[in-house]
Amino acid sequence: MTDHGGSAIPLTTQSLLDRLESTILTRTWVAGQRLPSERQLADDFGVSRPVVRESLRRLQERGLIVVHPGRGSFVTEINPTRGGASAEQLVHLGDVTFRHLIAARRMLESEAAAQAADHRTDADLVRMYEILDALDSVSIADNMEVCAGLDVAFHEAIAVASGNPVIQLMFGNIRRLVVGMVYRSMTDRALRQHGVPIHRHVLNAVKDRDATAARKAMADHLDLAWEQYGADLDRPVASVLDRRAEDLPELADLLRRVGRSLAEPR
Amino acid sequence: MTDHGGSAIPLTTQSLLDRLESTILTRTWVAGQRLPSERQLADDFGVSRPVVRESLRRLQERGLIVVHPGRGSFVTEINPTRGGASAEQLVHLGDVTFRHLIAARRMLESEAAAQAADHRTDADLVRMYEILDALDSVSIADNMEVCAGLDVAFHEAIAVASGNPVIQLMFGNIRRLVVGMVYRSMTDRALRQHGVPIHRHVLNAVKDRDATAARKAMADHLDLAWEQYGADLDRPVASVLDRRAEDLPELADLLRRVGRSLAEPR
DNA sequence: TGGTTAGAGTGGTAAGACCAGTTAGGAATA
DNA sequence: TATTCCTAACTGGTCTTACCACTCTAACCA
Repeated sequence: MTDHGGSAIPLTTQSLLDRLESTILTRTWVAGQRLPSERQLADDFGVSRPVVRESLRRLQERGLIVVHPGRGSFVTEINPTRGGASAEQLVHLGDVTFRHLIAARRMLESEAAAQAADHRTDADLVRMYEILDALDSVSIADNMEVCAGLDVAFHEAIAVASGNPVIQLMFGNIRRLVVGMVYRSMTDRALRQHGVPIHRHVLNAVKDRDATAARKAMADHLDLAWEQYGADLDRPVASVLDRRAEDLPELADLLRRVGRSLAEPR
Repeated sequence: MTDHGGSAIPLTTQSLLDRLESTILTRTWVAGQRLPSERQLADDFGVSRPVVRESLRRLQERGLIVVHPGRGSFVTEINPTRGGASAEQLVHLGDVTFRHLIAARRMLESEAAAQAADHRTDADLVRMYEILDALDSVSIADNMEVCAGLDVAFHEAIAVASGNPVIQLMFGNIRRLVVGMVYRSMTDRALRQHGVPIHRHVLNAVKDRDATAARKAMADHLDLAWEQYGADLDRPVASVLDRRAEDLPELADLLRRVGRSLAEPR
């Protein structure tokens, strides 16, 4: 009853947060259910109450729980359209398939490419060329992480070049899903050979300020994935979400050399 | 130097969070800048260190700061495409215009309508009819809040009916902006008279499982706004929302989260 | 029976202490 | 003088104890 997915004697604060979030996302604690009290959680996990409280604050901020003074903390229902939900939460629930993701990306990124053709600056253009040049110069077999990171960076650059903050926001909110999908695509020879060149088609259209061509090129790019994914189309995205390209120091270094620096205080 | 937008003698923990967030969102503290230490903040604001720490955890969760043990907390650069950014943050920065929002909504909701036509369930249909019937039965002059809420609810129902969690996620992430825009549209007689009936066109197409017609009807709906907004098209969403802050509770809530209506008591 | 109330439980806050990692400046060195 | 090294003063991370306001429940009394 009081077993929260793992026995006692844990360690850090981060692991506590992960445990609690996992317990909620796996529906071990269902919506509306009351969490154990802060004192009880502290006791169960062998940490102090302030640590528990800080973890609860983060869960609260993620929209996973609501806290009522004097009563307790309660699991909230995860509702994608009510705001606050993150892509990770949806993926963990297992409802997101590649079919869903590709359809959404096709919509979003085709529009982004079209708007980029209209609004791109010369600086946008330079950066995109640098990314694609870097992508050509790196062997996929040698360093798949870097390749995937550059691929995502190109799509991100398109979103930035659109000049539309709402488009950029939407891309940012599914960014981790895109990273996962790019990893999946990298392992597919046909997708690599035919997909990567289309990047150039998109970029050329953006350079020429041809919105129609840019939209079509980006749509082609994602239609290719649609055709090649086969049985994976209806597979949950969760299976490939683990990888996190942003955490790679080498990629961060490469991207910094490529242009804009990743805002790192130092 | 140590003046954080307000002198000492504050009050609750929520107000501390609001103050800190506001100080960051107004760029009083710029990206990369180091925040005062936890002990210093506790001293400045007259609260205890745990309160400061919990506030910092929430800022961290919102992606506004990064924390380095032994060094301090640092303001992060708000980057829409890097994930974690919220619509409120973007609006507060003043970069989002109705032109941006309408373009994004046209893209998103046209696709949502098309997918809804393909994937809607009978339950979806019932709910959408109920919403539109309720909308017809309520006088706009009497209760604008309810009307606006129902309007948003219809668009939300379309997103839900699409059956695509990624689409739903995107809608949820711009939901508050949609609410603001609907309020703006409610005050426009031409928009009301011609816009509301188009809801029926969308719903009929969804009912008939005609994806093409549904996409077009939704696009028409938003194109109408595009044509009618006039000079407001290139006005920041935040500024237009400001005017009606007093009489609209839900909007006031949005603005409060954004930190605008915080009448700074000395 | 029905209303009141006391107590236990909950989250909210405060204060003080210790730890581990970081940083900067002074002392010792070459 | 220039360099290296080390200490002391930070920083955030954690623990402990204590008290407050609020909520709920159950025993109590009228």
